[in-house]
Amino acid sequence: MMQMRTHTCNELRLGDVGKQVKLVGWMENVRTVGSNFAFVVLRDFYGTTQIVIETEDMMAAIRDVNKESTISVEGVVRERSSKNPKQPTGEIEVVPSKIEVLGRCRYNSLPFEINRSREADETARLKYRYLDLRNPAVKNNIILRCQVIAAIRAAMMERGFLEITTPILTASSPEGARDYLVPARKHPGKFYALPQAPQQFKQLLMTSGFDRYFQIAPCFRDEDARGDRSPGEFYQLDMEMAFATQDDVFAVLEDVLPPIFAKYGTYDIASSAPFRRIAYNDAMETYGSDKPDLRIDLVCQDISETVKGCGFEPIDGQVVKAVVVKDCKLARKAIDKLCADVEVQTANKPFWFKLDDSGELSGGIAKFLGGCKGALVEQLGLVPGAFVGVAAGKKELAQKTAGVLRNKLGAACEGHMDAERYEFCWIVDFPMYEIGEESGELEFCHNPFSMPSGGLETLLKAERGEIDPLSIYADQYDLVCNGVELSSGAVRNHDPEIMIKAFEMVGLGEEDVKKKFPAMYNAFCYGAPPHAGIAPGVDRIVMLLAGESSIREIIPFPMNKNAQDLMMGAPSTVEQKQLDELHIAFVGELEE
RNA sequence: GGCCAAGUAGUUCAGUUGGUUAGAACGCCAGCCUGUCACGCUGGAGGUCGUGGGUUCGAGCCCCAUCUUGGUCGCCA
Repeated sequence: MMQMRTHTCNELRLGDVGKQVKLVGWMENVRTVGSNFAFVVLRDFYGTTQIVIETEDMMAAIRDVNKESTISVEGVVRERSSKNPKQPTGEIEVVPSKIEVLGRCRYNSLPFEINRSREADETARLKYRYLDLRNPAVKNNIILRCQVIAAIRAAMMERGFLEITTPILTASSPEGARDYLVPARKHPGKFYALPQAPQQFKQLLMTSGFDRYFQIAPCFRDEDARGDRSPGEFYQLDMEMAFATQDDVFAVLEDVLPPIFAKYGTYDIASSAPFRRIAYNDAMETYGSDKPDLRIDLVCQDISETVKGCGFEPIDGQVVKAVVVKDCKLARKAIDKLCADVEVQTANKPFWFKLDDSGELSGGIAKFLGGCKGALVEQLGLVPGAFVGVAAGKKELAQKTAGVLRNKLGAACEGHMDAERYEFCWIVDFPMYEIGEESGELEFCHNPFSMPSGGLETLLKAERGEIDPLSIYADQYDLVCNGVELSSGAVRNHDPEIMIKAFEMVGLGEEDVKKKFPAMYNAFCYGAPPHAGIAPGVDRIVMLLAGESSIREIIPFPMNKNAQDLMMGAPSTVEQKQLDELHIAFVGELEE
């Protein structure tokens, strides 16, 4: 036999009994039973097959071989006398005539046990990621990632989108996240930047006449990590459509995503088109979040007026939001824990009270609310047994705290969260401008590329003082699924005149537009199509589908939260010669 | 950068009010075991309790500092 193997370790079945085969893989486990009798579990990418050792020769062949070494096994397939229905290959075993070590594992003790690597310390997992990935449970997430990306590509191309790659070395962009900079050897003192997103390129493609673009695009941002945000780099399903409206963009994703979620997801059920559309302000008011988890049936209600004058200082006179659970069975201890968790997450202490079985307010802050009991019961529709979580503070803080309360209560109280499904929604009507917290001046709320709703006319009205600039919405939207923000998108501002006017609103002007986005501004002066797009995060999609809560579980080689690749040792020091070529003088002290 | 939590055997963890020789499970090593499949049984090795100070007759435990990790806020147009 010339090939390295004739079958994989998940291939042989009863029908193969009697065949002469050759298998290769990792020696996952050895179970010795008696002095010349043992079972070897051979594992490859596809599965495991049992090798039965019955002779002194074969016993000798594996005697000093550590687990996790790669070996080659030649032998005959035999029906097992004791079968294992839990394994696909559990009805057969291979009786070897020759066992060869291909790659010796030099250590008899690993940093963690392969099959339990998910329980191990993450630092060790990341440093020995090649061992971690041997664990089928870890590896399967990466396989899922490949399948999902392939499905997305297929779906997009089927709908006439072209995948066009855009530069990785490009110009630093003046707004948004911190850039990763790359010194330009041929241009002393100048830098390339890695793209935070292909935003400008895709808009330029539209201006070039490409009608439908997409890309599984690498994006680079030098910002701190989160559980659901990997540091440094991530992938987006970046897309853009010419001569398109918000509805056109929505229609594409409403068509593309649900089948992929239903097919590859942990849950079979995904929202069908059209997804619910919720205005930003309504989302904040009702769900206390711009990324509401619609699987939870609880809502936030405003009781500021109702409790005004109650005399309980932390809430009196504040914006006060209530989350009612009409049949809450949480024990006092669980309630305290939940409130403590909310406080950690929001830096704002939540309160609570109940309407007990006799119809009296009790627990928490009940004693302060006696005076407004009637109004509360009426407004909130309280019935005996109802629990009310209360969040107070300035409007945004109260909303946000109530939103976290809502999420925690939904997860903790039985019957208020139908977890086994994917619930999508669009958040629309984002404010275009806000008053900056530091500056106190009017600023862009999100990105300045978005078209203000109503276009030039709206901006002119605001300029004439007929409307409040804060009431201007942007044609911008977020896609949210199960409380996870999947992406932001917008109808772009393709009209130089409107662009300048939009910048003028915040005290900038034509020169600033030209300076900040020269390519796009110039291009738009040559006739641009109205266009719109969006960019769902691929990593977060895969995370949702895999049911993982850490983004590192679905990235093949993730960095840790400090943006270090522990396996490769990145970032690392470099030779002074390299720095010299890049015209970088080293400042500071060299470690090591 | 702020706040919270954690750091004890190769790994995951326990360790009571500060008190004798710091334990368990898995892994590892040795022996036994011919149908195991999370094999089983017997025995063994393996520890600077993150690091540095302090309090104390005595510190894994208390205090201070520091490092690392995780969560969270800032940040992420």
